[in-house]
Amino acid sequence: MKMSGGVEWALHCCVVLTVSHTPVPAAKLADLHDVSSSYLAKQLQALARAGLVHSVQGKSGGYVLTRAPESITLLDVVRAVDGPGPAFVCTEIRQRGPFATPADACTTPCPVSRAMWAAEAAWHQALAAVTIADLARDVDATSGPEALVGIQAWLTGGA
Amino acid sequence: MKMSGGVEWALHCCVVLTVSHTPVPAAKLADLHDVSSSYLAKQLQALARAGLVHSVQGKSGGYVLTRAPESITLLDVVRAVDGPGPAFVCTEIRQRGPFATPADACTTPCPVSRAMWAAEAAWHQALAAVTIADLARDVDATSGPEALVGIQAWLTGGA
DNA sequence: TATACTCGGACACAACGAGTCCGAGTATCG
DNA sequence: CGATACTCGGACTCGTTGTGTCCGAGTATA
Repeated sequence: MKMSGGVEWALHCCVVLTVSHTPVPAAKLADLHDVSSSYLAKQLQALARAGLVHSVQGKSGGYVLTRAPESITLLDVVRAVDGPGPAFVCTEIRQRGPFATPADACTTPCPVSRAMWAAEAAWHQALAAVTIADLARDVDATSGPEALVGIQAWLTGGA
Repeated sequence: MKMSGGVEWALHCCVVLTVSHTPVPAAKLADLHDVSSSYLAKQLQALARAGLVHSVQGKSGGYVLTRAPESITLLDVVRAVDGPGPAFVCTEIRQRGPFATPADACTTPCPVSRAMWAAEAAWHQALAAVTIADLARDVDATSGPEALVGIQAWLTGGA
């Protein structure tokens, strides 16, 4: 049970993008977090594919959030970067072996998959309850408001 | 985000083990589910390491549940087979780059990891709320009580 | 005491994630 | 209007983790 490490990068990038209404290139985000720009590009591409950020090309291009930070949940980012598929996959083990239950009797998922999916639903619900705006607010509260405005100045200004 | 496929096997095995108070060899469990006995052995070893099942060697050996099914939660099985580590790992990205927050200011986890851990806690809580006994009860309700007693007879009797 | 059956850990193989690279496309500047 | 420089996008390679298998150590049985 291991989540893609790129999720952390993507979340931090989304928080940073809240302070800039102009496109921010991937290289700048990579420098800001001191991570590989080539690999970070992959995560940003995933966000773009999911429609969370909009990518503009050209000389002053980069990435911008498509929606308001209040309407982007952590679940959106996680599913975009880490894949939308469920963590637990039921292989219908009950339909195999000498005591296999006939296929026509399997109208409902088996009890184990029901329980696992319920737990996963709780996880999803907790993720969907938090938005990028909430995270930005928390950063302001813990690191002080000067942190994000400093980043904003560094993003818009030169290197 | 992908969970080890062996978790499903382990859960089904635990449910089956509730009907037998005598050791059941791994080969029999593998035949019952029509899966590789060699690989299933690995999952059962993980359960044994975690103290959920007790392994007895010798001619009439096998695996038995160590505790009552009511006191074995799904979380126990998942953590035993899939690993106890958290799915989201915080690499302290905030301490890197030009705007790195000083290490002595990082007494509390960063907002992103807090949110991710909260979601993971919800997932754990949902898993801990369900026990193996609950699953066995559900199987009785859906597949009828004759299913488990038939399996019990097959387990205790010859092949 | 010999035996047959069990678990346990050590050993290959495959798939996914991590990380890197170069080409296509566009806004800028001369 | 054209050349340029900067951007994203996808294709490629490598390492790690999970998947699957095998044989040896140990014990209750006959």
